[in-house]
Amino acid sequence: MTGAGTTGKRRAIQRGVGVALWRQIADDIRGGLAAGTLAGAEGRLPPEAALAERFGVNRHTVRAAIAALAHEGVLHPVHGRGTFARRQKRLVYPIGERTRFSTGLGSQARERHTDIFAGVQESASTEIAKALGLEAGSKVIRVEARGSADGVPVSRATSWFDAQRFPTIAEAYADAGSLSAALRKFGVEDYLRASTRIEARHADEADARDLRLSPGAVVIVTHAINVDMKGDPFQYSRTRFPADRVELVVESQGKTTVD
Amino acid sequence: MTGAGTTGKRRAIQRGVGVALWRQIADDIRGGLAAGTLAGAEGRLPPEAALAERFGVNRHTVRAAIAALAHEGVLHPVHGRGTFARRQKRLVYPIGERTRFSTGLGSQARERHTDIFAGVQESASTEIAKALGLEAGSKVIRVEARGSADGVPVSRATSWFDAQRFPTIAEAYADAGSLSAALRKFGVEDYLRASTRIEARHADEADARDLRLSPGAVVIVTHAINVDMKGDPFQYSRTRFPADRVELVVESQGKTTVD
DNA sequence: TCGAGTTGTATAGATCAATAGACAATGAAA
DNA sequence: TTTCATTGTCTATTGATCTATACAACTCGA
Repeated sequence: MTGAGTTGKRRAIQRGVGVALWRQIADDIRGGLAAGTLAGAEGRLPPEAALAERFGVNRHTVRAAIAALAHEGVLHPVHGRGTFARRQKRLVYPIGERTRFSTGLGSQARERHTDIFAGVQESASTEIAKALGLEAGSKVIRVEARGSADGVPVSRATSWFDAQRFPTIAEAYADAGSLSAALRKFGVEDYLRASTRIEARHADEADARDLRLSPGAVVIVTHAINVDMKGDPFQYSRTRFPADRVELVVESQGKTTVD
Repeated sequence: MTGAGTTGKRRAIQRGVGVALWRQIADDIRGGLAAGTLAGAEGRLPPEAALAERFGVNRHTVRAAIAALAHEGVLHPVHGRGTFARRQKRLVYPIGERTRFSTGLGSQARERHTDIFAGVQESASTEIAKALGLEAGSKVIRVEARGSADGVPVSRATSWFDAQRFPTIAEAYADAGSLSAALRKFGVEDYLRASTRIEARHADEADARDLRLSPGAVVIVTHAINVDMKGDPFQYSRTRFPADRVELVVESQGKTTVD
């Protein structure tokens, strides 16, 4: 490898595949930032002309890509100086028996918080009823939450709880700011993650809105069931993560993290 | 909504986002087939005119999407009769302490096999050396494998083994057809999955080639470490899954599936 | 102050993506 | 056979995307 030029192994952009070049370049730059292979320590991108040459396109095409990422909040170009990146590496989100939302992200971000949108009561769909071990049509409470790190959304969760057992879970969650604390008010001292189903897909309109993504981005979706210490499921949740800001790590205990 | 029409929750294609409408529609149809929400029991798609109306585009645009999927092998249109789908639902790939490649897919597919490409010896990168607990630059064996179900690729794995401990692992794997059997020849009677890191991204050119994907498709990538019963890591592997053919399920043992 | 390096703006032409409408060709059922 | 539903082909038009070239505006260090 001879210095500048190729810098990496990344994908070459492809013509005539139904994805505009500027979007492919935007996705590639975003990925490069997430992987940490682009942009120096000061977070400065190579100049537009260099990027244009690297990707084999006109400078205007690179500019269109940068404009999209700037609108997304990932880059911010400064007239006469250069284009700068906001965050660099992906957050690591651990998954295991002891998975907690609030912990785990630990010290990876400077600032981190969770917005909870008031829960609403609704009738359980068959899928949710089955996951929670309830009769189809039982009343459940749906709680919407969004996690952010350094002001950027990194997760968007929708959770369902049995309305009989946890009638005011949404308020308790919002007050306490943490699910574990809210659950203690209902006598759940501890709990385990029983199963997590993971899929990935393109961001749809809702994802683009909730996670501030541009369409074409990739989201990871997890479907999780938490059980109390008696083994009864009490929470079913679907969480969407932006794939270029977050990665998941599954730790089997007994080996690595013994806790 | 009366019967046919909307069928699902997905939809809403977006204009002016740098992704051609025909590609969004192609991705949506593929996803719909994977989720099983499109196409009736005989695997027949709604007619082009109906799809055009549903997506709010011209029939030619739908035709472009179908042409792409036909080229990909997902659909096959028949003059005068209709357009037919090949496979329907996603495979479920379990992940946990007892994760094995060969098992788990079980009876989900009619036919299933693994191609193993002869392993090559190479020097460990720092990442691989660290994962295997070796000195950087140690000799390791790289084994490439591809899993298929019903003739369609569903996984593409690259694994590394310590060359000292497993000098002929590639041949043993290829002969036995199963990793567990190959490992027994080297005295590894049993092993556990210690950790699995999961990320998702767009398919690159290599993915498109290896997994027969069209660009714009989504792949899930796992980075896994297997340890023997003494807790020593002996295998590091990266596996790529096409996200519309496979989903992952993490089962914490002790709760749901006990073995 | 000057010049090199950078991002911002403008204009024009070429190619791709999407629409519109019309009709041909095939398969299946009345 | 006739009719209908379906996929296949053709032509023309509009707008989005990409290229090419030029120059303006801004920052920073010599």
